[in-house]
Amino acid sequence: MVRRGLTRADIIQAAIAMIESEGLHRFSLRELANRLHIQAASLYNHIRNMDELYTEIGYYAISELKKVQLDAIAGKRRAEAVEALADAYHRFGKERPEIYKVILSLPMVKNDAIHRAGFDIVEPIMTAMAGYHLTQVQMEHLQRVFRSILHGFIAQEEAGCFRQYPVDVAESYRLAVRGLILLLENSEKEAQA
Amino acid sequence: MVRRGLTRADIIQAAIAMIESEGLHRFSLRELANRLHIQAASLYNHIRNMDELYTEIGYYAISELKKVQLDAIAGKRRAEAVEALADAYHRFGKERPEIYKVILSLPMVKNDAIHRAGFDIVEPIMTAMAGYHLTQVQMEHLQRVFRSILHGFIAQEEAGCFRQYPVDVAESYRLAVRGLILLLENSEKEAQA
DNA sequence: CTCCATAAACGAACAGTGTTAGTATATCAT
DNA sequence: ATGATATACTAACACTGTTCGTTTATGGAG
Repeated sequence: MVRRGLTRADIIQAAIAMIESEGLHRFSLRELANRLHIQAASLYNHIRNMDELYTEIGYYAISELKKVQLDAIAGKRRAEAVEALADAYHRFGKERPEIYKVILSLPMVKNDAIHRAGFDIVEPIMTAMAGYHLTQVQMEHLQRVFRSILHGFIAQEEAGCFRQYPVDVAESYRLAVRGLILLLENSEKEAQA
Repeated sequence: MVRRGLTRADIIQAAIAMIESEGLHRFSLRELANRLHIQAASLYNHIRNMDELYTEIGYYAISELKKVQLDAIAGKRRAEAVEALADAYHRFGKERPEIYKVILSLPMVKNDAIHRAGFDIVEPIMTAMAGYHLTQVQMEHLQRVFRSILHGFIAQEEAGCFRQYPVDVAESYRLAVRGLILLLENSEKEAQA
């Protein structure tokens, strides 16, 4: 019954480490407690329940994703910025698949909590589009299209849904991003008309 | 100990009904067994395990989705076919969200089993694109872009990720589909060059 | 320096999950 | 009528998240 001096942050950090190394589907509070040399029940002194912990991990994941996106588009404009953003997003999804999955399954858990973090997802995209001459409403729509393409592609690639044909997946992605850029340019023309 | 005369098909059908009415996250073998007036263990006389049942439900879901897509594009070509397909896909996702979720989470469960069904997902899309003058390789790439947009949009809408701005979601979707059509036309020009 | 409130640990238990093993029996074909 | 098979059962196991009541180490106040 030794005091371990664990903090809430320690637990969240350990949970993230466990998810990244063992995979999201193998995560459990008991195993997390084991790693911290603690009983599962003791976790509840620091967190309300699993959903709360999950949401906390989601915040971390979103802030990490935001970081790499903002880094990627720094100093870039228009098509170059869009490509850099898409690239960073794709890299994040491939390099940290388990953490990315947390983002995906997050909204189901807590729709309200995610609303705040939602703008962290939107912000890099809005910044990347800033170089185009678009209205605010156009950007609000296009932001959704942007996210749909990036997320949709990565989710299916990660799930192994692109194995019907042997053609290069990276090239498919470039094509998807090109579609996005075409749409941005097209919308720009409409805005000027 | 009365013989109920249940078949494998009965169980799959009951599982689908339960998922559609109660939601995927509330599905459990015990509750399924209750509805069939059977003990949970008895289910194992008909199915190997839960994953197998899940995969079976996935096959059903994919065939249903394929059906509405093929119906939608019948007699249509090019942009009209693409829009009809996107519409049918979107409607399916909204009208049968729980069944659609099964498709989403299916590949994680069994990558091999889904490979066969994968072509059922691809087929309507390839058919819709048939009116464009594209090479086989182009279509194989574009098919991925197609799926990414449709899936990405619906997944995020369903998860409530589009609530940052009040702009009409249906219009965002039309914009996404327009991007797709732009890309198809653009690819067509490149193929002719 | 002592005392006490609080925070952080514990063990035990509960209800739920999927799953397996062994057993009984109703039904169907011989 | 008999025997094999398919279908049901009960009981149990190893997990899951979670709650309860209890203990105890620690930090701050008197």
